[in-house]
Amino acid sequence: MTSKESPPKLSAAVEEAWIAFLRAHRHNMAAVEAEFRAGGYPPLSWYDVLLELKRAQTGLRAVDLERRLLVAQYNVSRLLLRMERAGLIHRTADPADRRGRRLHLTDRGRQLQEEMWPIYAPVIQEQLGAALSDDEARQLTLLLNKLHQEKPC
Amino acid sequence: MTSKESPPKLSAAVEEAWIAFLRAHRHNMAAVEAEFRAGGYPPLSWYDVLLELKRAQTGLRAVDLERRLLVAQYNVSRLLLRMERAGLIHRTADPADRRGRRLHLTDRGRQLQEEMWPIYAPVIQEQLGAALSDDEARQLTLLLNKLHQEKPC
DNA sequence: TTGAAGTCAATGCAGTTGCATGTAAATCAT
DNA sequence: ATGATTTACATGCAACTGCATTGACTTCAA
Repeated sequence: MTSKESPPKLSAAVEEAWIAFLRAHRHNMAAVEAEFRAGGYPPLSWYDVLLELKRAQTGLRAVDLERRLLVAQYNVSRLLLRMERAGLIHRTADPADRRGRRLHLTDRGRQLQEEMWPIYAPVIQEQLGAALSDDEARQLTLLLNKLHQEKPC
Repeated sequence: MTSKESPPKLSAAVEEAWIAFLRAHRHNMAAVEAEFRAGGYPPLSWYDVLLELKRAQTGLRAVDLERRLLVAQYNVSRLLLRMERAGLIHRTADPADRRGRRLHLTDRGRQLQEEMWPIYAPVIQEQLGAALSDDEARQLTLLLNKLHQEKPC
């Protein structure tokens, strides 16, 4: 999938953007995870699942989460196991495809999502909203979304 | 450090930028790590250390890495342990501060960095360089760098 | 149909990260 | 100079991730 990797040949602008990107991400994630931990809440990965399940009324499958969250299959599998053990989700047999199971939020899961959002949102605001105008945020979205568009062959 | 987290109140633009940011990062990191693994090389975190040590001729301390790489102290500590075991770095007593040790690249460490860059650079180019013009890359850098500036109190 | 190929999910094992805490040395306040 | 605080680093333990493989089921082709 990757080209032949011989001459590095990166423009300084690209390299700097890459560095800025990595640093910004680490900084932001540290802030988010710290807030969740400080409040005694589980990590962001759990929240992501809770939110996806909440949004999709229809019972999602693990493979749907995998694609939406860009998380590896085995990590989804085990994350769901832990969340089921914690009473946040439950899984029901899928009549249409007996390989997989449908995922559902429990009341406790739904409640947790609702508790975590008021922790999460202010961090987003602090980290991103406070630093950028809405216009800049839109610019950022546009630039970032260019990064994973399908390229023409 | 965080405000009082009561009303979420995020603009749609900010929320979308946040999502785009997280997705772009997962996408990019998956590509980078996949390339390193495919070549039989260690993960990006190892490369980061190798590069920092190469750039800083003077023996860095673990705490310097912690700050430059935004990695937690205990992770730096254990990453260095693993890299030392792998023969990539060595640590010498610091005459000026006997709590810590100075870090140095071994020949093997330096060689590994030089081998990994030709894997890494093309991924950066693919993920970021191919999608953005230099001008856009500079815009992105500016926007991202706003995210972790010290804010005026 | 039916057997090959593909898809959905789980798991053993090793590597890595997070949390809490510990130890030693430096620094600071008095 | 000396006890309290801070700084640098390490580590036990639990949680999480990555890799490779497996099992179960579905789909596709002939």
